[in-house]
Formats: sequence, C-alpha cells, structure tokens
Amino acid sequence: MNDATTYDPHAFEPFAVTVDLAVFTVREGRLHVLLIRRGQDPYAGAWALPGGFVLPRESAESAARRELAEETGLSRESAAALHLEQLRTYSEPDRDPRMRVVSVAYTALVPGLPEPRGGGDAAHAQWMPADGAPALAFDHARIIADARDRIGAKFEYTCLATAFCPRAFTLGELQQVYETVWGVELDRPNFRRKVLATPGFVEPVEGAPRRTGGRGKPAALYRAGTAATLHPPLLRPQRRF
Amino acid sequence: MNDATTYDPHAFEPFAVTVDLAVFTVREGRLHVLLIRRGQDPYAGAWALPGGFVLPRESAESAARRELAEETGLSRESAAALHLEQLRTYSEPDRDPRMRVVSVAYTALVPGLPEPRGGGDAAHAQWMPADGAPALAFDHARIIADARDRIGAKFEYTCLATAFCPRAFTLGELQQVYETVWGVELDRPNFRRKVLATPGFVEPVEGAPRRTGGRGKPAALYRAGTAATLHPPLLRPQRRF
DNA sequence: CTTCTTTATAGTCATACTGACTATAAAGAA
DNA sequence: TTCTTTATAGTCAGTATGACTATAAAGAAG
Repeated sequence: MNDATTYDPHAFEPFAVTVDLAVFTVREGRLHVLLIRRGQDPYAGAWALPGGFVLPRESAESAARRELAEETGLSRESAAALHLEQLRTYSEPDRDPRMRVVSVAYTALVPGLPEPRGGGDAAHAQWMPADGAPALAFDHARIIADARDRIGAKFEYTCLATAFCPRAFTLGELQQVYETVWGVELDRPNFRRKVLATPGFVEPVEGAPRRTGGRGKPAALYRAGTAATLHPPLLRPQRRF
Repeated sequence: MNDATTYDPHAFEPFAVTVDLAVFTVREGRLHVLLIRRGQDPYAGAWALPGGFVLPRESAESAARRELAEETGLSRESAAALHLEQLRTYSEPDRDPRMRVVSVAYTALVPGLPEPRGGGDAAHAQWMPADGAPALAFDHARIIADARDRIGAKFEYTCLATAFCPRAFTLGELQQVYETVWGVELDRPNFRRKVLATPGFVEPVEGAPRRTGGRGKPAALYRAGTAATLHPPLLRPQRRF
C-alpha cells in the first residue's frame, strides 16, 4: 500500500469486490446451506451462494447483510442481528470468467427454518442439503467446504452451536447440532455432563419442559448462555489411526 | 455476484485491492513485527506494514509473496517457502483517505533474524517490537492486533510455534516462543512433557547437543515434526477470575 | 578447584477431564 | 400392560494437567 500515490485508479481494468454468503441451518438432522438459482450467464441456471457487489460507500460486512436481506427476504433487523463471520477472501484471477472479481466470503448460522421468501433480486433462495448438493457456480463449492471446516473447528472451542438453535432448546437438540456438523455420534450422558459443566454455555429456562414432538421423556429447556468460548474445549472424538 | 452481468466495471470509482503483511519474529524474548517507513503521503514518515497492490493477473497470496520479497529483500525462493496465512480482509470505506482500498491481510511467522535488507521498493524494512510500537499508518495497528490474537489462538491447537524456530531448536527455545506470544510463563517440566507426548510435534535431532550460548546444561536439539495440529491442544493457562 | 547459579531433564502426586458404561425415569406406541 | 424411546443420574477407569521435588551438567564467581 506504500506506493499508492503512484497508482492511477483508472489505469487498470478495475477490480470488482463482491461478498458471498454461506448461510447454514440444521434441518431434520442434516446441514443445509442457503442457495439461489442464477438467472444469468455465466452459470445461468446453476445454484450459487447468495451475494453481490460491495457498493462504493459500504464495507464488505454491510454489503453482506444488505445482500442477505435482499436475496432472502429477511428483515433488515434480522439481518443486522445475525451472527456473521468473515470466512476468507477468494482472489484467484480467473474465478469469474467475465472480469476480475475478488470476493469476501462470510458465514452465518441460523436456527430452525425461517423459510426464505426470496424478495425481488433473487426469488429463488432455497435451503439445500450441504452434502448432496448440486454443482455450484464459480468456486462456491470450495467456499462451502471452507466454511464447513471453519464451523466444525469453531464448535470445539466456542459456543457457536447455539446459533443453530432456537431461543429455547433441549440438550438433545444441541447435541444433534454437534452431531450434524461434525458428522459423528456423541454419547448422550457425556455430552450433557460437559455442556452443563461449562459455565455460561447454556442456562436453564424456567417453565414447563416440552416434549420433542412425542416420544420419550420430556426434556428440560435451556437458552444460550453468556459465554463465547468453551474452557476447556469440547473436542471432536479423535479419528484414531 | 448473481447480477454481475448488469454491472459495468468502469461505471463506478473502482476499488483497489491491496495486500498487507504482518510478519512476526521472536527476538530476545520479544515479539517483533516487520515494518517499513512510508515515504509518501498519506502518513509520510509513519511506520506501516509491508504490502502493495494486487496486480491484474495475480492472486492476493501471490501478491503477498511478491511484495514481501520486494520490500524485504527476501529471495523469491524463501518467499515461496514461507508459511503465509490469510488473516482477514479490511474493507471500511474510509480506511484509506485517497480512494477506496480493500486490503487482504496475511500473516507470516519467521525464525530468528534474517535482518531485512530492504531492496529497492522500500529500503526501510525493520523489525520493531510489537508492543512498544509507534503509531502506524492506516488501520495497521488493528491488523497487527488481529494477527496477534489469531497467532495466540492457533498456538493452542497447531504446531505453528515451530515456524518461529530455526531448523534445529531446543525445547527451551520453543517454550520461550510460547511464552513470548502468550505473554505468560510456563512450567518447564510440564511444557516438555506435553510437547514430547504429542506425536509429530517435534522430532529429536541426532548429533551433539548445543549450549544456549553458555549457561546451564546443554539441551537436546529437535526439529519440527510432521504433525500440523495438536491433540489434545496445548491450552494457555486460564485467567481464573 | 570449590561453590554458586543456571538450565535441562526425570520423576511424583493429586486433581480434573473424558470415554465407556449402567441404571432409572417418564413419556408415547403397540 | 408392555415395549420403545428419550432424558437424566451416576460409576469407574484411564488420561491429562498443574504443582512440585530431585538430579544432572554446564559456565561463572570466588
């Protein structure tokens, strides 16, 4: 950046800067990602991550929130409250066949299923299973893979998993979130012991326990606690070899 | 990115895309960061991170390696071999007073002291203590702070600390790297036990032990092992409260 | 050439944490 | 009722960790 004064902003083919959003939810024990169907070339008809251009007076994070609201029909307030995390920036020269596009990718985790009602821009926002996903436009498959890696790693030492849960949830639901993201089964009593022993991870909610739709003993309800990190961490079972 | 075909690349004031490099080393028990002195406005005379513009046909990571070689006199081979990690991207609209600049920040850790011999571009590359550092240009103080947080966190669950050490090192030196980055003192026997018990963290080097410059019993030499991550992690001592 | 100081390295021991279980409770379903 | 399912309590052994103690091997001080 030191020689910027010698640089004429109009001299080169300019860079475009975009944001891409990898928004995840857990539905029916499977990880889903929010995708839109592209209307235009390139990759017309293909599925892609929501996203768009960063405007001249806007930060990448603001752009991410704006695009998310526009493309999924989320209210501005919801979009502003959402836990958004910058993932990384993708800058390979040919990642977009039309022009030089550098994209800042963000990740968000949302609870349950606020069924996206695509407003205007892309009325085709839809949750798709993150595993059996179709071919994606650009390098978006790579972005999703990177996001999943990051989320799985963060689950070990942060309270992030509660972002996938509704306001009040059972420990069984929280465990299912972990199992879905990590793709492993966890021992129920041990998971429970660990979560409850970690100060600030969850807090009990007063009021009647709820049933999980029917079967089994009703479970107690909890809400997310105030802690952000887990100490000591909740490590994935090691793949021994 | 879905509506890119409706976007005229020349219609707006274009974005410039730069890289900034936070390169760290440990010297005399203190964390140092590589800085250059700016020759031009804005912030003429101020210290700043090395970095520069991403060229039209180059990825951000390539740009980072190229700028590092240019501004520090590192050979291309050394720059190519360096452990570079993307930190995050800074995109606040007014972070550069001249124009819209989006910067992708990278972090690198280097061993010992390959005293930077600034070649051409910025002959003023210099190691500065990361703590008592002077005021920095742009948002570079923020970048350094973010990089330090990231490095400290990664030390807990990766073998990254060996990147600060020369090819062969003693466990005492490795421990000092941890202590410097974390800013805490560690118990020597416990540190040793943990490092040696973690498979792939370090490997013994045959040949004579070396003295650490004089005092004390000569220490055995080790080199970095093949593992990338630590299982279980090596956690910082908890600040109990 | 002792004695001191420094650093490396080998242990010990109690506690914390984890993985693998067993047992019991409370619901709906058969 | 009995079966199945889920929640929750508890046990027990193995591992990891924090706080130490002890010994070895160097240079420095006298």
